Amino acid sequence: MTDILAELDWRDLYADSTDRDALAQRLAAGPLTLYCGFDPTADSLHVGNLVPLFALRRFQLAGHHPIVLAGGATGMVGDPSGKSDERNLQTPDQVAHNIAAIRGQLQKFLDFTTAQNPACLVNNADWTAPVSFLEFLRDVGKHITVNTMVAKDSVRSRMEERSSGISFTEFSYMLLQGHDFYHLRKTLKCELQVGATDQWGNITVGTELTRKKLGVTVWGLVFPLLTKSDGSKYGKTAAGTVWLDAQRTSPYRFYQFFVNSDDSDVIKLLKILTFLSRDEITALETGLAAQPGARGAQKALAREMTTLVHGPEALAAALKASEILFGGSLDGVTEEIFNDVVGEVPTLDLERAKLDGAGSAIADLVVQAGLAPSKGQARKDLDAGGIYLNNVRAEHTRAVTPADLLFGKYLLLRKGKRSYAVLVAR
RNA sequence: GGUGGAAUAGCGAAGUGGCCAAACGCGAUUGACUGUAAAUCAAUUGGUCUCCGACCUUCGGUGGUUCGAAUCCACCUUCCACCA
Repeated sequence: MTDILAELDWRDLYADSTDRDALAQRLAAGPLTLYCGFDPTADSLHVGNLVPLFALRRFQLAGHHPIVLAGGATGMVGDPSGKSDERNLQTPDQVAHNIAAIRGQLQKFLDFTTAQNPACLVNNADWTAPVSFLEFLRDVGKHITVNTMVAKDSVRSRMEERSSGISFTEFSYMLLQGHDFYHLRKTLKCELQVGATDQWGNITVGTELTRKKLGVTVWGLVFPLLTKSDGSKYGKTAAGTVWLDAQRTSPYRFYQFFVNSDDSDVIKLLKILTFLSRDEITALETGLAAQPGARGAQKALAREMTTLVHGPEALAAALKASEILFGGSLDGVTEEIFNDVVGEVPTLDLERAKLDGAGSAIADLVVQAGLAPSKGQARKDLDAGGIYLNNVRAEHTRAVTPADLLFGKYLLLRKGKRSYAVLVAR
């Protein structure tokens, strides 16, 4: 069995844990069961969820039993950690729908079918919902003092924020999460909870509660919160969150998100998010230092991630789409691949009749496609050599005829390096 | 309430009767270079056209003076400063 703690250490995935020495001994003694919770706030996971998910996978590969806990109950309350405002409550239907959607995604990362140590998915609503409020106060609330609860950073920061405050509902969140840990220890012999550092407070409530109620030791282990080198939150782009669901974030954009990683972030991301070996990553790091322009590390990261999440075929399509959208030739492109491109850029209709006869002036089409605000501007861009038709630089005298249509209906227009538009003849 | 001053393009800021579609700076766009980065250099930056030229619409708003107004006059609007 691999030494999972050493593995986490070198991947910079270890931030803190309760009683590390004792945990190391326990891990060395044999497989244990561990869990990590996810709040079903949306019907898809996003890249920010990947760190704990991959950590669970690493534990599974090391022979341990991973449990994914979907926060059917806690998700209805809202975790105050890292949130400056009170959350909106979700309806039970929403939560159930989200959990069902997330289940499918989890199967890509964790093995739920292996005979040895299959992963399992539990929903804390199953054991939380039946408990009455009075029972909860007596069985859980009695063991935790408000003094310790108020001392948690997540709570204190919200209490200092006079304008918004914190509701009793969110204040109670940590008790629910603590109760989960206790419950999982009792029913599934779960001995370790992992999460990002912002979960530290919630996790220690669980270890404390379990010790007091069952008289046994359980551990908590947290990973560093994934941030970009500039300190901003990971997993967001100008266009929004990067989701794992192909409907929400296309494989192409998913791939591009990782290709665009900063040099200063990419090695860290490779360590945390991929299963590449230490040697492979070191090689990529050397390559990055020697030849930053080649962006080998970024591309390796993007390849790994896209393959893992969307599969090899989606990766191939994303690569081809990238090639086209960064000026590559359209030779040999199939309609299927081109359709991927169409999905990525603004698409507008064009009356087919306009191309008949002498054809249409390219400047008109540039305006119609929304790439220039006026015909005068379109002409200037053409004069500057900044307009491309089907990825070939266009002369400003050029007339566009039906012969230029790709697959009989598309025109791919580009202004400059990256502004694309597709016109669909109708 | 009083007295001065200001309002110009995406932003900042020149321009005080014709040579003004309006200097300059920033920003933005395009090109070269590059790594889908940064920096640098160049071009463009109200609109239309038959585009080396012409026309149209713009300098807070409305009217006026003039052959001609961003520029002068009147009124209005908004903002700033100082004084109460």
